[in-house]
Amino acid sequence: MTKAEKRPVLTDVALAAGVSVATASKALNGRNHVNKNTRQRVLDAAEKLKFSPNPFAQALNFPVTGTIGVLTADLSSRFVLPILMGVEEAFGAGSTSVIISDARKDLVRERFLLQTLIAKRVDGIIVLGDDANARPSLSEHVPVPVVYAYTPSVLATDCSFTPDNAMGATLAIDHLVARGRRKIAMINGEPRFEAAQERSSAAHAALQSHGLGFVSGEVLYGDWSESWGRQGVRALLNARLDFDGIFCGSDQIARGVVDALREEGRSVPHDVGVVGFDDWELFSTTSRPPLTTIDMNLEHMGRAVAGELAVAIAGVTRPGLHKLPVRLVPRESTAGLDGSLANREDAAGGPLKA
Amino acid sequence: MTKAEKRPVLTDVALAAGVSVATASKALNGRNHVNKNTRQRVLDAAEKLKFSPNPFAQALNFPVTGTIGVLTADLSSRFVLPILMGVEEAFGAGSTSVIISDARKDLVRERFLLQTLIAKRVDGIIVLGDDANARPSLSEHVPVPVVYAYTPSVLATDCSFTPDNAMGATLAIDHLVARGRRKIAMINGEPRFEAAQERSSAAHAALQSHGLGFVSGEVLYGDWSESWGRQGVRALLNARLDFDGIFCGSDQIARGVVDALREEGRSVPHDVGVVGFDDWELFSTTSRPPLTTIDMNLEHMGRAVAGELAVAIAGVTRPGLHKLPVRLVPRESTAGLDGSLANREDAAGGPLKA
DNA sequence: CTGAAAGCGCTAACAA
DNA sequence: TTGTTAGCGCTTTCAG
Repeated sequence: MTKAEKRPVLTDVALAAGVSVATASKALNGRNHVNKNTRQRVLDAAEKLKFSPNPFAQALNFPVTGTIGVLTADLSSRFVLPILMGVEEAFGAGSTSVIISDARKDLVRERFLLQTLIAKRVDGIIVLGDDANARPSLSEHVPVPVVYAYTPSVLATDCSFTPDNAMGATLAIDHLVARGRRKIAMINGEPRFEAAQERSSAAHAALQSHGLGFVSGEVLYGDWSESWGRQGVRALLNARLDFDGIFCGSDQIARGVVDALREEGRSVPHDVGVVGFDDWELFSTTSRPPLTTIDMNLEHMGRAVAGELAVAIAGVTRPGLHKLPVRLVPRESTAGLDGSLANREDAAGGPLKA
Repeated sequence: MTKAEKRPVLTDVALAAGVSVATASKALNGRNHVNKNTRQRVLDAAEKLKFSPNPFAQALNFPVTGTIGVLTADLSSRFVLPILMGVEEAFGAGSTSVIISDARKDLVRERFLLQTLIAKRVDGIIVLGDDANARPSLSEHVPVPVVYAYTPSVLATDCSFTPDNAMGATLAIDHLVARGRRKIAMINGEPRFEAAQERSSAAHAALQSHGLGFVSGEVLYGDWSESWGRQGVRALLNARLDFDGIFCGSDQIARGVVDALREEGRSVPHDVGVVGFDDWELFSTTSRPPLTTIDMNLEHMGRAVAGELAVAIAGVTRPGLHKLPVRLVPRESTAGLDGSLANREDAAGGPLKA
């Protein structure tokens, strides 16, 4: 690494262009009242010197600093990362810096990091959770706009974004029914998660709208694991239930489900159609067969949240819980008996991914 | 969110404490030559006003800015995230901000983001890759220290950190041999990855040191997928090879391997001991049985890299390729025939994780 | 259209 | 031990 020879400052540019710093500043910032030629001379000089303005000096003159903070509950979470990527994409390439701080599920640490972000004068904060259960608001303690992503704030006056779980469940059930399945069960994750509850109720409602109910009478709850997916299938089998479709609370569960079905000699999709949730490609595309599933569009959510924060920083707040649409990604686990994949209408506007 | 009422500045604190700004500054920064009582008065005032210094004003007076940039090749990579977490842990809680920019595997974008980071006056940059293949150096174009993580720079004069793949392979083979396996095969990933090559050669060397060789004569290469793991097992079986141990290039491959072995009626670990690589818990702990594997300690690498960058910023550069030790995590896939897990010596100092 | 001068919030000489 | 003063690099009145 080359030792930092002092960087050119505005004075150097002005000197090189033969104007005052004031004029140089105006020229560089596209202010009016600068002669076209003068401006060009300044621009050339800046170019030649590879001048770039010191953002700290600029920040000193403006109310906004050009940095935003992302406070994550758990950076390692499968849901956090895609959202972070969307945020980064929306901000990172521009003039806004994204500072990350990871609370590692520690509320004390979260408070501390929040204070640190504030001390660093971020213009706004994105609070990024890893489950759908509403969380305490932080906004009281914060002098800048806050937007909550994935995990909403309990306060309706805060601005939160979550995926539309109900829509996902409805899409899943409608898809199974459209594929001719009538005897449908649901193997869900942990009931203490609101996401699980929302998916259950919406699935139930969707079934009813088709004049159907769960073959098992009620939703099976377990944890979010493959292992539970396998157990769930065995439970259905042991109960001697006749079923031809299973909607799973997550792709991990779904993978366990298709593995168990295969091991028990049931063909997917021939005997049983399976729909997952999350479109976690690690599972959805490597499963045998690949999984039809619900894509929550998390990266898009990241961009939406970033946009909303930008708007909020500009002074326009749009409080409330914003549920973002999800889409169904059809794959082989619900293919028609002729092996055809689901048709376009099912895809809810999205292209096939795998 | 509460509208930002103007924040207190040093002048306010000074005023409240009845001293000059200079004294207030000294008191707050723990400089000498300040009366104990005076200092306390200032501290109290600052506390009461909830004063926190404007970091931009501070940065203007110092050569360092208190921000570092992390330039990732691909934020969504399984290897990048743990390292990033280590970096964040090392820096985030302190006074240094971590700005992330994700190049998304695009070299043009990488160059652009690099310029952006420089324009933002970061004190140093961590270049975070997602494979072990040496990459072009960026350091030429950068006026601040750069440390490369996971993916090393081609330049020996740069400072790079990678996991010690050879050590991992050696641990794996030694472990299999210690567990009584003598007929060992290796199912590796894509040969174009240096990580794959290093693991192969070290495994070969380790076998030789025990007077052994690969039962298959040579290493089997494929991609890094479960599906290839299954194929690899079938290839060994079709070749009617007698084997009792398999070292896999990744946990994903290993998972495919144990699945295929089970489906073919071979017991793991009874008939065949299997060792993976990566300790990607998503696979290593949910596999049936759970996988003995090599943990690359990526989060620790993140901390090490962060520390090294801090040192470099302070002016001490330690160029070269630093290979960080890895460790073996024993689980059931290589358990003794009595079901016992591997003993402590095998664990290379680390506790069991799952 | 251009430039001199003031000031953003803070730190550091230098006096007092 | 304290306060005065002069910047750090930039933007912005306000004269010229």
